[in-house]
Amino acid sequence: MEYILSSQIDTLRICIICNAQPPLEEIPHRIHKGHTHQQDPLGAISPSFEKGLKKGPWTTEEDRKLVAYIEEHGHGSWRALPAKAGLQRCGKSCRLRWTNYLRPDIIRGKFSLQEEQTIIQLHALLGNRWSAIATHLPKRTDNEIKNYWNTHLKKRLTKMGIDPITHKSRTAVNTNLSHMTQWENARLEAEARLVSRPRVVSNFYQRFHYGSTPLFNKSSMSSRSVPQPLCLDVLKAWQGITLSKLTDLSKLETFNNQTIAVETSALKETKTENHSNNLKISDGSFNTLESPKDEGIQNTLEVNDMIYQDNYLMEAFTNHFVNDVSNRNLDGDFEDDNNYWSNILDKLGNNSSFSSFF
DNA sequence: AAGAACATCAACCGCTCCAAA
DNA sequence: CTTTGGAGCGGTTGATGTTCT
Repeated sequence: MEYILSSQIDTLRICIICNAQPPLEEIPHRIHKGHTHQQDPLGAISPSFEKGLKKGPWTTEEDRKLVAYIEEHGHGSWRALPAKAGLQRCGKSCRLRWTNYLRPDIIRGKFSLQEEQTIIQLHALLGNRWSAIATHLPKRTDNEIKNYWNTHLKKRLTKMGIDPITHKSRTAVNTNLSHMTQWENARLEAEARLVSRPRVVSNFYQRFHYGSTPLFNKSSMSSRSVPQPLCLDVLKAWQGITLSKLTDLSKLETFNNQTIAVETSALKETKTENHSNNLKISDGSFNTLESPKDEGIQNTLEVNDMIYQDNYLMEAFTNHFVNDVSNRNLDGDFEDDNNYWSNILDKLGNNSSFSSFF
């Protein structure tokens, strides 16, 4: 049984909403392949819930009730929802079921390489702040990202000899400081310098460290209905730099004792046709896997080498960024300079210490 | 063939945050 | 200012499928 696709989930949703009977094979009691039980094995009442509320997997009927109620009334108070919707569940369970599973604006199934790269980069930047990471993958839930990290990405990185916490190669000897220590030190240093300017400190800290913020990048606001936190701008800025710099390099390049493989377009075409060397394309746009077993091979080769080289450079970028910001005269800069980010990029591109990375 | 070990992911738990009273 | 309760977050659990021995 294959993974159930989002289209099948949509089918289920439609069936639920229309009170129609979905095809049995499409009832995703568990989205994961092979799970077939239709009855709730944990139907027993939990002793922790004095009111006799149910725990465990949701039934199709419960899903139908929840979706129907929210479609008609909105969720309102989650605590009050179960009684109104006729569910023997706590509000928390309803909220979780809706946000992680039934909500119409989420996609399920395999993560793309682009999504994986984004998760890894954001994790390097934000740590285990899954909800913050999820805001940059709008069709994925924090729970799904967290699970995917714990079950796939973390193990893969460990296999590659990269510490999934620090995002640093375990063999790296150029420093005793972990990635996060360096990052935190840089941030604290920046904050210390700014401590005499409470307003700016507050803005900087909220916008760059926490990612959720009362202030947003105005240039992004002009083109989107939903304002984006600035940490995403950092990521985008970084991706913009790396994409422009790494598109057509043809040989192995070294950086701080780490070696990366960068493929030419011609080489990519060759490898597309010939899988015998087990190397896959690094552009993240497609998947040439022929069997699940190939995935591990793919996932431990150049794709992630590239991602991690990317991350390593991003670390330098973020550290540089913090120092840059902390050295600026910040009064009004964040709020008034619409070209702030493009200026940063221009500046970094011309900065000798940073341009040497390329 | 059997069962132990591992992988996956939905769901739960406990905690924190924050707004309202 | 303090208390309270709702919402959300991150860590963890446990049921089930898959792979290994």
